[in-house]
Amino acid sequence: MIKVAIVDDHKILTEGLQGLIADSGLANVVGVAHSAQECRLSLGFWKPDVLLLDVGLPDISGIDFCKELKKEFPDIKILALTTHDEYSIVRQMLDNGASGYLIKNAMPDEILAGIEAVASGEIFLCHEIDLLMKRPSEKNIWLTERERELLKLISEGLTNGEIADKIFLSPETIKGYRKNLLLKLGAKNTAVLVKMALKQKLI
Amino acid sequence: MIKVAIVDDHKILTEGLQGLIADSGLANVVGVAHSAQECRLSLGFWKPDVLLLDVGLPDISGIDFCKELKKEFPDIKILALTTHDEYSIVRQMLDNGASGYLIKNAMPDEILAGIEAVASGEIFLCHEIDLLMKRPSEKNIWLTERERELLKLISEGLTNGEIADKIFLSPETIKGYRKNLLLKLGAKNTAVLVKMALKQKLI
DNA sequence: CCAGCTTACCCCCCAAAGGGGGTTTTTATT
DNA sequence: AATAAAAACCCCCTTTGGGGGGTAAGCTGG
Repeated sequence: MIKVAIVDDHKILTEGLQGLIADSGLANVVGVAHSAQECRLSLGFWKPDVLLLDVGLPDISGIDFCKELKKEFPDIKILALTTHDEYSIVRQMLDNGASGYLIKNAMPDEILAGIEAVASGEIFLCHEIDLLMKRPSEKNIWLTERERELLKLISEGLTNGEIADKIFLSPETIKGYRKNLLLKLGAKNTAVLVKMALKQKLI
Repeated sequence: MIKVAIVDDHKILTEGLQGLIADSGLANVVGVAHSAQECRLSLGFWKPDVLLLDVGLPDISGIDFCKELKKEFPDIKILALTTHDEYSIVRQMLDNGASGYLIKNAMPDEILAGIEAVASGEIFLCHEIDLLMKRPSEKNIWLTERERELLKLISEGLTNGEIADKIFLSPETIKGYRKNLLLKLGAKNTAVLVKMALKQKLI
């Protein structure tokens, strides 16, 4: 029997999930937490095989939390369960050690299939996400670390000069990055750049 | 017995909700839809007293859908059920005829309390949203129709001149609106303006 | 070892944004 | 009828952004 723990702040959803998993006979739920903090305190006792992890936790980002968990409990398979269907989020979760990714409007049996798959060491993506990740890469933009940093500062309203001061580079360099970001994302100007960054959750 | 219908694309959540409502003895679920379109087709048969409506539907915005439903079925009480806790969304839903507003991480008994309250004609806001709406208004920004329109065009990357051409106003007027938006939202520049607009779901 | 990417830097030039100051007219609301 | 708020308009001036060109060092993986 696979031991599953759930971390999600939506209480109705966790109840639904518990019922679903219990009824399946495939796994049993050894613990439920509604925040990252709550999870940290109990995970050692629960010792689950699979952790269903929401990306939109109230206290910290699920992306960071996934990294943290994998460092402390490398054996627990993390299965992301979220509403986000953006390339950037999925990629970051997988890079941070997640073994699978489900979107919340997936069919219930896909969730069970996911639990089974990651428990036996496979990587599991639900149908919709699988399609997303395989799509011609035009729409799936991936930025370097530096570019993401710059994009963040730009979206916070810093001018080229201010950014230059902050990260000790020449204003002309910042300008170069800015031009490159506009080009890479196909944005007409800063307004569109910021909009795309937020919509595609690049920052 | 109160008749409840549910419109939400998250299947696990709707299952959890059905169980919750059925077990309460307070109401029974007469129908479930996973999209606005599905809902339109069946609502006439279901004739619910209360409709639990998700704001983030896959086909159209719950805000618009709420308006549409209230026009066609003025007697059905609409109870918004969503993850969004932004002032602007709540206000728009209430303006469009919603009788209540619940966030998805509310306690299950708040959901039942909400159903009961709106069925008997009251306006119901869950605790967190109630606090939000009563907060000192500094943080709860409300824009006029025109301002929202301008904000949208700005975030689409149009320049003052382009906007002027589009809506047949002088570029100087557009400039005035832009300055006013920066002032009203306390934004330093367009980048921050767009970011705030998206974060607070003003557009 | 070398192609390709990232990071970093530089120039010119003009369009657009932003800060400051205003005015007038229409439309609700009391 | 009075007031307030929204909508529309105008000018001056400075800073910032964006288009167009580039160069070059340093790392990385086939």
